[in-house]
Amino acid sequence: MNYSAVIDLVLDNIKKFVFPEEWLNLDCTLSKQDVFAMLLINRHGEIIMSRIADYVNIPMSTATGIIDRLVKNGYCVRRRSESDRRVVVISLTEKAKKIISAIKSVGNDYFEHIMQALTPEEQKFLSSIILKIMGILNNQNISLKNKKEKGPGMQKIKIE
Amino acid sequence: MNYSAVIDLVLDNIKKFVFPEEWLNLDCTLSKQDVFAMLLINRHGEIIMSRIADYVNIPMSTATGIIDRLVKNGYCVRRRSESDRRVVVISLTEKAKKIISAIKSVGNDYFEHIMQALTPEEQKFLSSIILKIMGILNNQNISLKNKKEKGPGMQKIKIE
DNA sequence: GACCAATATTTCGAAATCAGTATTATTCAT
DNA sequence: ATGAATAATACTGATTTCGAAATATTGGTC
Repeated sequence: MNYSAVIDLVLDNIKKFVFPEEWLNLDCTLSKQDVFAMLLINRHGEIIMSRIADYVNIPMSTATGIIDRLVKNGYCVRRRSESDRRVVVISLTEKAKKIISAIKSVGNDYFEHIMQALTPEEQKFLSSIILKIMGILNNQNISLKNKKEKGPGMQKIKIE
Repeated sequence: MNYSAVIDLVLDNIKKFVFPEEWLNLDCTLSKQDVFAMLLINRHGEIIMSRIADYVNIPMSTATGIIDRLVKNGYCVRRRSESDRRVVVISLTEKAKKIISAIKSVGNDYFEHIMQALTPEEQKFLSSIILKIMGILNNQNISLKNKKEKGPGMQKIKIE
């Protein structure tokens, strides 16, 4: 299997991939961005604005907008850090945690559905392959290109 | 490996996943949506508006906007189908084909980079696992949820 | 053929989203 | 104290998105 074949497969089946996410958003007024941000917050328990912007690779101002919306709709709360009062710490409300939990549950159903169809041997390989790929992406800093690494929390400000 | 672990892995490494796409867009004025639409058109050679909207799961009016942009920038052309003059057929220009080719080339580099790190056995398993998963997503119409399927998906439209 | 429902797409606002710049508040080093 | 650096928000104009209405075409029916 070559790369082209993979791309074609993905393109042909894109709807199947996207569907779960689509379905989840029907109930509530959450966009994909919102859901992703909530997953990120959930993953870290608490997280600061800069880190959100950094993870998702968006400007701080956009991150502010996303969190604004989530706060307005009661999905998360802002809190000033006590050690550094410039820092704003974001955390999820119970309401959001319930939704995340539901989302993960549906995702888990899909996951199980797929895993069950694989043989134990395939399951074992898949696990190790995924871990290996993650490792590659993490450690070997893609030698193909030099990514313009902007430091964590760096904000583009013209200095004259 | 359970679902939660996979989600966490993805969240922790999301930037690595997104990065290649980011890099590709630096050269030109193409958004992700644009690139995806072009890949879709490229995959089908020619494709009609409805199908684009359907694949990406966006309203037709949005699809119109995307194609407007692509046409304006010389990446694709509109053409009325002669068999059904309501239908608009989209195809790529040479300029777009060159870009798609470049994008695929970079993607292929990444792909090779990862594949090389896998053992032949792992490579073999990965291929079959991917195919199997695609098959599952395709055939077994997710029994988990009743997707509010508008219309039985495919609609036969003769093009010319 | 005339009429009408269905289909494919575009047009048209209104709302959202975004990225860049400026601003505010705070910290840190000297 | 002072100023540079940092974290976040406010503001702004430009772009994107999307639902509803409009346009054009087809196919069926009388």
